[in-house]
Amino acid sequence: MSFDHNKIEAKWRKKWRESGLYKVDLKGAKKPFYNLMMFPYPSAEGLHVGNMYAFTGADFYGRFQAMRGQEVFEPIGLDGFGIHSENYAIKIGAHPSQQAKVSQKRFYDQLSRIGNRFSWEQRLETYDPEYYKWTQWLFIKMFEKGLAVRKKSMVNWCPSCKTVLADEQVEGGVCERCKTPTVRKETYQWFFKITDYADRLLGNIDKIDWPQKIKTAQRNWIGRKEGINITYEIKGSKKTVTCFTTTPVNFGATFIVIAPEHVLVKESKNKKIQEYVTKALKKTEQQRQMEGKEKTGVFTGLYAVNHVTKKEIPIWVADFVLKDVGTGAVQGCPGHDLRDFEFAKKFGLPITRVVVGPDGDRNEITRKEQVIQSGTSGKMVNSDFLNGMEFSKAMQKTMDYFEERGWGERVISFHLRDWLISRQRYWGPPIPMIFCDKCEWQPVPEKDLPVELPFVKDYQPLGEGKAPLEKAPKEWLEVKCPNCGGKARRETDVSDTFLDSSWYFLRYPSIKSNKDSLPGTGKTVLREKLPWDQEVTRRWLPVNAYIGGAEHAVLHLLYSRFVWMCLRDWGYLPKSLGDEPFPFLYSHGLLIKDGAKMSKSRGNVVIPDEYMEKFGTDALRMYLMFIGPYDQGGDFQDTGMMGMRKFLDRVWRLVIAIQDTPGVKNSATPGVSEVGRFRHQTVKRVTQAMENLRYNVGIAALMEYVNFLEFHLRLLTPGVKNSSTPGVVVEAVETLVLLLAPMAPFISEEMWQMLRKSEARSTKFESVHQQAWPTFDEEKARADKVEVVVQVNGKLRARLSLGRDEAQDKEQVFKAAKSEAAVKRYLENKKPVKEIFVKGKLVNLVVR
RNA sequence: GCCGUGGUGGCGGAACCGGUAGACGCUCGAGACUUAAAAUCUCGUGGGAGUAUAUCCCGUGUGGGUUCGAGUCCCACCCUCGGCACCA
Repeated sequence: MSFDHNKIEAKWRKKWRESGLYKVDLKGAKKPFYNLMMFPYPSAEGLHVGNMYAFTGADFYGRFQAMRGQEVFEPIGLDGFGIHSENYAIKIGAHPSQQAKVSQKRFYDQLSRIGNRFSWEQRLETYDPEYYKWTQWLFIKMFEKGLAVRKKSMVNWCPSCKTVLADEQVEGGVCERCKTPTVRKETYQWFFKITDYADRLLGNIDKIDWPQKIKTAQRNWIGRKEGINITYEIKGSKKTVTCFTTTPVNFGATFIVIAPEHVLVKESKNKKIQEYVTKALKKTEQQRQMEGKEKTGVFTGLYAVNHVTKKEIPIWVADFVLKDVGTGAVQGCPGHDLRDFEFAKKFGLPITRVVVGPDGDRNEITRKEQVIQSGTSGKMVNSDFLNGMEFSKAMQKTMDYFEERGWGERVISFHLRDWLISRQRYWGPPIPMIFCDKCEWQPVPEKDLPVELPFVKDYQPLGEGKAPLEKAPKEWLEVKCPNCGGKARRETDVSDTFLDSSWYFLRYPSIKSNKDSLPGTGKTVLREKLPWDQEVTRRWLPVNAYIGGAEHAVLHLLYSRFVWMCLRDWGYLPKSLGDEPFPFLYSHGLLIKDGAKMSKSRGNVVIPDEYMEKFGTDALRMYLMFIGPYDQGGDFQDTGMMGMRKFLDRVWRLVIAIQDTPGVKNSATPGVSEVGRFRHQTVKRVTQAMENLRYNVGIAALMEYVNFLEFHLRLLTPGVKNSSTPGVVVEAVETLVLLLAPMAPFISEEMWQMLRKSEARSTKFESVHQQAWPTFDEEKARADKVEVVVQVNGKLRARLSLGRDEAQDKEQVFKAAKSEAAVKRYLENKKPVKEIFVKGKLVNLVVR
């Protein structure tokens, strides 16, 4: 006997929608719980099972919270404005604005079937002008506060995407999206000065409840380092060169290396140097890294003077020194840095030892194995005032020494760089800036927002740093200067996709809260000057639970934190909301297929639709969460899913059975019994599992419970002695349905209504999802009889079944233990040495 | 290289504070029901010795250690996955 999941799902989907079950009172909620999941970027095949995995886990949590009395707001939307969606449109030869409509429909159709308690009233799409109007507003605020700046800088350029990229979007020298090696390019671009917030972004990490993994990734990315900038005078010149360092190895510094982009190099007229620099700059980042093992470089002909050794040291140019790290110049200490060592070896530069490592080697350094690098313990040598000091402790003294003499100053260096916002692409929000020859860059006045993206038929990226919007109609491009009214021109770059998603969670609760329709026009007007309603925001933010993938560890999650801090500092968000948008973040693992990551190229992408059709959405949801711990992901297999469907069938039969069994119905004599105890135990286990998002163990607990109830119900037939009353069984099955409700929302609703109907309690629709989560009593969950384990010398020899109180009594337990035949055997001719007793659990007899 | 995960049967995975390793599920095997199949139900399923549901030995990546007792704690190492990376 089975159930017709398609029929049941359709029925309840309709009923829930009609009754407004998942509507939330955004303005009046007393116990608001903002349950947020990272929104997807829609593409080709629509929703794949990986998306569903993420959403299902988040929904288990949301539904659980709802049954615990929280008013849960679980919104959904689409992040479809950006390179990803544009590239897909190019691939299939469509226009992104058209493709967006197609993808949107497909995605929302699928999303409405996965059983999540979405608040459909508040959905948003980042390409909706109503939304990106405010993305542009955010840009303008950044500009007004001096955090959006246009500056000439060496940036990453993707030759395939034909746009510049933020550092976070380049992974190992290749473009995050298309995997093309990126090159360095010096151009004018818009940046957000996220570095101004580096200290806070780093410091707050200690205060948030996030996975260790993500916190570490952010810490590393921000990369705070304390060190000193040492300024060297250049011999025979008024110029200087400043090197950043974090290690106390100045006595071993025998040369200086500057990056190819360094100012000193630009000024050089030397042909050989210029040749080298030109070649170095043309390399892709990947080439530069790959060739890194083989050092290259050119001597500049210049010398600096080492402050402490007083020796003249040569200045070289080499591409292993990066312009953006520290000052773009380093003091080379070949004895204690592997890169410097390789460089010195290749070009015959002197090597001095200033640290003796744990191996005690004091000889001249000639092999790379002898190079003692920072992080290793060691003692300073050949270093005058530092001699004998521990390597790791000598830096403070070195910095004091240099600062006292005016040779350098302490600095804090960050790995984090400013967020490059502009993209030379089409599908994104136009950057709302206007350039006037007289007044320079002026923001578009707020009343003129949004700057709508004009239709450009031939929207493909142009390359050469030119944006497709250069081809926009003249009426769009040429505007009056907002300041002087003179001739001016719009910015043609659009903003980064990650700007769209950096604030979307602020918008959700306020959709439909702060706008009214203009009668007859269908257009909306905003009542407020902000993208959100302050009252609603105060009620719903920060986000209570944010659930998503770990791939956004240093992208979206860092940008969002930054934007939140800015908005709060400027007073657009109430101070009382705290310094962080996501105090609790949970990152789920990756769902794989046949041991490999799902990807189009492998052809192993699983589309959930057919599984929902065949086994039911409930079975798929539960199977996904049963595969393994939610934070670790798992391998998707068809056989396991069949097992889950069978489990639901068994639950179904159980509900049918208690209605058919005589004497079970309408009896309500609750009492302590084996069934009652098991019920309390199960509620406890499932509750704890749900609280900690340990869904796989929660489901396992339910399975055990069902096994037990089936067994028990079989005993509950006339003439067979049993330990419980029928009423207890009814209660036990009702509890089962309640515990199952967040996991399998459709079938649980169907079963709940069956149980209610049979009891004729109410004619009004009361969803199972509105019921209170069952509670448990620690005392009632405890068993009467406990098993006490008997060990001899730590090895298990016997098990005793004792009464609860009896097992607490040391004397009684030992008496029982020693009379066990299996134990006696080991005590003969042996001398007892020690007796260990763990109350109610275990004894250990130590003999010799 | 650095940082962070994780390593448990044929497989996915359980195991609270150091106290019964392998819950739950899949797979597989045997049986019941059936004309038959499917479905369902029952039993078994870490390895080894053993006629045995007797009993014993070995078992949580490897090698040491702490402890009456270690999957769990400590030290060293190996491997997987993820992040960062010529970061000065």
